[in-house]
Amino acid sequence: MNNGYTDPILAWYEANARDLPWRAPSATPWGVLVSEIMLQQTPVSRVLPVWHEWTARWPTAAALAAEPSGEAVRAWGRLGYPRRALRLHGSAQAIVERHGGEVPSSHEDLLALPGIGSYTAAAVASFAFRQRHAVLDTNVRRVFARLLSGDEYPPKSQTKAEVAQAESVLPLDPPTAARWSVAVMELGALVCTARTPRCVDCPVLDRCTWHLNGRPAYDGPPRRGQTYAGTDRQCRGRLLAVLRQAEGPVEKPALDIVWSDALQRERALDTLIADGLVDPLEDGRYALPG
DNA sequence: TAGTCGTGGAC
DNA sequence: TGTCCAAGACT
Repeated sequence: MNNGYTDPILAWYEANARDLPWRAPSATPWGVLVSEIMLQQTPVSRVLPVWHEWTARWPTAAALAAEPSGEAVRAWGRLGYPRRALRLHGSAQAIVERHGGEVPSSHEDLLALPGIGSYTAAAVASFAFRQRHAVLDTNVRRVFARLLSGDEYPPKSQTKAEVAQAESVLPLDPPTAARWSVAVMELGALVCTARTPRCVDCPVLDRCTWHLNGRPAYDGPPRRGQTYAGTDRQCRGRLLAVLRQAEGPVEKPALDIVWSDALQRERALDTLIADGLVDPLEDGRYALPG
């Protein structure tokens, strides 16, 4: 059980964990699920205010499921990747229809919900239900790459070896495994960061393979940087922002003015409609989905 | 499987 | 100032 990493990281977590509301004893499985979806590719600081709004307005899955999906998209605000709002609304409906309104506790049932992949299913089962699962997010993968493999960064896509590695150091006792998982995530978020790790604050520095090897620089293929200006994604964001801010349906010119390239604009609008994020009304106006 | 999908803060 | 990055999922 004790591999030399477990105790120092758990002790570090007890002393240094952030006081986040979805970690409070009063947090419900639904609150945990909402937080996990919002936190996908999105920093904690931006999630906090939206999470408070959501859980106050929709304290249960049933409360959200009773609303039009467009309300979820509107309340998503500027968190980004708004399809997550649609999928969270879909998850709420599925939880009501298939699970009597209670967030399911099994990894399999969680995985079957829209917008929930292997990471989020493991995270909810672990953090909300104190089960034992290997929780592999970007933080955990980076910590293990450095600590165990001696690499500055993990592979671009998750490998079976990484899963086996994570399971090999996962404490056997389920509640301890759950604390361990969140502790490693927190270590990656606060100390073992991507850009400039704060190794002086690391509780397992003397056991870190990467550090012991002299912190060799990453030598793999270049990790692609994402350009954004001028992309369809930016265009979609502009169009959807118009609809979020409007009180009701909008006329086409209100959308046209936020993006000059007509061809790209029409293409982006089509994809928003195809995604179910925008509803083209029969009178020619556009609205958030009902 | 590699591309797509938002947004904004940090350095 | 531009690049990098943030608790991924889906196709």
